[in-house]
Parts: sequence; C-alpha cells; structure tokens
Amino acid sequence: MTAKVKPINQVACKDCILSTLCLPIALKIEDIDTLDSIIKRGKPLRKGEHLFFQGDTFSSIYAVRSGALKTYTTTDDGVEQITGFQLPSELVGLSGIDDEHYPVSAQAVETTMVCEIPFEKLDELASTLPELRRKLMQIMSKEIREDQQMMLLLSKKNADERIATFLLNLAARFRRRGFSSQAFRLPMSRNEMGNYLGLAVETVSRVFTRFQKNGLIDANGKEILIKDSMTICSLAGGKPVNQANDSLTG
Amino acid sequence: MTAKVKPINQVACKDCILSTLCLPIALKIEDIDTLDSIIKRGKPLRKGEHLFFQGDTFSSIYAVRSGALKTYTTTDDGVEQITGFQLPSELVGLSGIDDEHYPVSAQAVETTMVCEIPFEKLDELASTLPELRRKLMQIMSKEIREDQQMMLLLSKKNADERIATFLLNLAARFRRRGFSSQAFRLPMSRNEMGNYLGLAVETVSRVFTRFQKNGLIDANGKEILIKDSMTICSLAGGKPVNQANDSLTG
DNA sequence: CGGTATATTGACGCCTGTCAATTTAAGTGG
DNA sequence: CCACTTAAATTGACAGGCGTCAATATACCG
Repeated sequence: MTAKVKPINQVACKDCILSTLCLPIALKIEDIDTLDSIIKRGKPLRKGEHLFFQGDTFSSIYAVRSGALKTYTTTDDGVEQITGFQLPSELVGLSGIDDEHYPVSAQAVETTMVCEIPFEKLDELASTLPELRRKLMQIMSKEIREDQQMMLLLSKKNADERIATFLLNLAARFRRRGFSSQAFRLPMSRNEMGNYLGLAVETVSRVFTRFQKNGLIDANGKEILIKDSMTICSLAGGKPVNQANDSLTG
Repeated sequence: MTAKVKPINQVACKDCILSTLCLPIALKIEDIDTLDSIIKRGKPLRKGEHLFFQGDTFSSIYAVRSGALKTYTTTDDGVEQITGFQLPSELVGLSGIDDEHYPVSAQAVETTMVCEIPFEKLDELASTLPELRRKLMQIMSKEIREDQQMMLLLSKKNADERIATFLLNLAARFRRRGFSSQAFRLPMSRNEMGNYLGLAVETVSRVFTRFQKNGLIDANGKEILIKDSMTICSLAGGKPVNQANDSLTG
C-alpha cells in the first residue's frame, strides 16, 4: 500500500496530519487546543473488535485516525446491513445524537485507531465556537447527502454500476488523504462490500472478474489498480474524470 | 381523510399546532418568538410546483405546514430517485448545508404550505440558543438514521417487505400528528412510491392487490385502511405493535 | 504446514423489471 | 353536470439479472 502519511498515536490535534480533513479545519490555533483537551485517544482496535454496539448508550462520537471502521445495523430477525465504511479523518456515531442509544454497531475492518470525542463536551464547545458548530452541521449534512446517494445506488443501479461507483468513491477518498486514487488496498472483504452494496458476494466476485477481463481494473485480492477510469466513471454515472492531478502526472 | 387539525396560514410559531413537533419544541416561550421573527411564511405551492431545484443556491431550510413534499436527486443521465417525503412539521433542505447548493429538488406532491427559515439567521440564533442548536443536531441525526434504514430496506428487503415498511412508517408519522394510523390517504402516487422504494410501479400495484386479497389492507386508490397490522408489522421486520393507543380504543 | 476463512466459478431458478393492453381516475372545457 | 382528454393504476405475459446452492481454489493465520 502506498502510505505517504502515517498518523501516530497520542499526537495533538494541531500536529495531526489529518487536521485539515477532520473537525479542526475550521478552528483557530487556540481553539484547536481546546478541542484537543476534550479528546481521548483510545488504544488501537484489532480487526473485528467493536467500538460500540447497536443499543449501547450514546456518549461519544469518534474520529478514525488510522485503519478503517464499518458501521452496520441488525434487524430483529438478524439481517445485517452495513451502512458505511469510515476512513481516517472521518467521524462515526453521529446517528446516535438524536437517541439515547447508537442505532448501529461500529466494528474495525482492520487494525484501527480512533479519537474519542465525548459529545457532551463537544456540544458545550460548540456553543462557544461558532466555527465548530457550523463544521459539525456541515459534516452531518454531508452524511445525509451521501446516504441519499446510496439510496440512489441501491434503488436504481445494477451490479456493475454499483461496484464502479464504490471504487470511484473509495478512490476519491484515498486521494483526499494523500494516497493514490489509482492503486489502493480495499480495507474490507468482498462479503462486506457486497453487503454494503446490496449484492451477493458471488456477484461482487463476478463483477471484479469481468472488470479485470475487460481491462477496467487490475485486482489482486484486495489490491486494486484502476486501469480505465474513463469507463468506470461512465459506468458509475458521472462524467469521466481526467487523471491529470493524480500520481501519474501530478 | 380524518383531519383533526388544520394549520392556518400566517399563524405564529407559538400558536401553530405543529409547535410540539417542529423545531420550537425545545424552546422557551420568549425564544420561540425570536425564532418566529426570522421565519417567512410562503404562499401555498400547488401540486407539482417546486420549492427549489437541485443545484439552486442554498439559503434556507423549510418546514412543511400542510400538504406534503418530495425531495429527489437526478443523475447526469436523467435517472431520478426520490429521497424522501416530508409531512407537516418535517424539515427539508438540510442536505444543502454542507454545500453551496441543494443536492436535491423539492416538489409539492399535493397542495402544500411551508415556512421558510433562512439558514444564516437560524445559525445565528443557534449560537445564542443551546436548545435550538441541540434540536437541530438531533433532527439531522435522526435523518441520518432514517436514511440508513432506507439503505437497509433497499438493500435487503423484498417488494412485500418494502411496501409493508413504508405503510407502517407513514402510519406512525400520521399518528404523531393526531391522525388515524389505520385509515389515511397516501399523499403520493404509486409511481412516486415505487420510485422511492426501488420498485417498478407495476410491482407496487401487484403488492397492493395481493395485500388486499389477503385481507392485510383495504386500498381504494390513495385511501388506505390497515386491516391486519400484525401481519404487516411482521412483514416489515419489526415486532407486532398493539393498537391500543390508536383511534379504536384510545 | 495444516486448518479455516475468504474468494472464485458454475448451474439453476425466482423475483421483479419491462413491454403491452386495458381499466380507472383525474383534470378540463363547454 | 357531462363529454372529452390525459394521466394514473391495474393486470398479464415474458425474460433477464442476480440470488442461492454447491464445489473448488486461494489466502490467511496460528
């Protein structure tokens, strides 16, 4: 994996390489220190360990520092639906604010470190820092928007389009974090991908095989190389994106 | 339709019968007046008219006073996905906070009145009213939670389960507003329902016919009577709900 | 290196979308 | 209020995409 940056445990917010992506982006230096003071840095979660379970009392939101999480809901009859994957700098737990309890479980899909942000304190802080309040609302608004795009995907797109959309989405998120958007490692299994995308594992596997056969990607297990992003883009339903600002020519 | 309550145009927030459902629930009397002062009450929208279009500059969120709205996204290739229906007291436009533009269009599915809440002013108000700020975050959190439940529906449920879930969801929302949850009128067309639920109109129609044949509901056009809520509940994937606190015995 | 989880590939069937034809409802003008 | 037009809803026939089941191959891990 092309790791240009590596978050280190216990680093202060203002020194964290994720600071431009995480909450602090909107804060002044001294405010960042205030935010910093309420954040607890937890010990790493190993793959499969849970950060919290559906039904647990809501108390904190979490920011991923390294690794990746998944969140999922379980219905009364045991059906599971993954509702999202969280990469470094992304927040998890926002859906618990309204209720006393988290409506989802959060689990590490690989070794993961998180910052815990007690919501009570964050809320207090938000009352004195307008920038922070705005940023929080923006993050929640963005999540609503993205979830609704998932509704579109699940409701209207076929298997090829779903996988293409998913790969591009991941690619874009990796790029924002300074990684290559053409070559990356999927943090999740085929099973988890299928669950998230509303597809059977077998279908995911078949699409990957076909994409590879048609020269769209090069997939070696979880290692992915995007070879024909034009075609993938058009499959995903967006306009083709030129790759000028990616690692090839950047 | 069993209309127990009827919002009247130009009524102040503190006199609005929706006040316990809408934002003001968390506010003290004098604060409600402050909120009241920033709200613009618009003229009614006729069925089919738009409140805003996808891509329009974001400036306000809106509260539905009467009638119903739908929000939908349109992809580059013209595919439409309805992302939600908004009933009286519900907010629309929250997904636009993060960006400069609304990511969805909002259109009246029947004659509808809305309150316009300029976001700039709401945001200012939120800085001085902690209760308002919390309430806003709760509403957004709830929307995230509900959108993720839709992801579950679209990803894992079959046609019967989707319709059952949808009917129960509507029933619950009607009940909260003082209407019967057993007999109500659907504000949207079969087409819109199908679009929202990821089903073809024909499938929606067939499921309705089958539900009726099996004695689950009585459907006369848009008029719906829930006859066997136990079965519908179990189809929807939830625990059966007793009807004690509904109009039959309440 | 053996045991287990994960991934791949093939065969088959079903749910649901698509196409087409009515039927019914809604909206409009005289 | 009724005839006319148009939209919406229903019903049937058909087929295809994807899920399910099963077998094998590969990767992962202690």
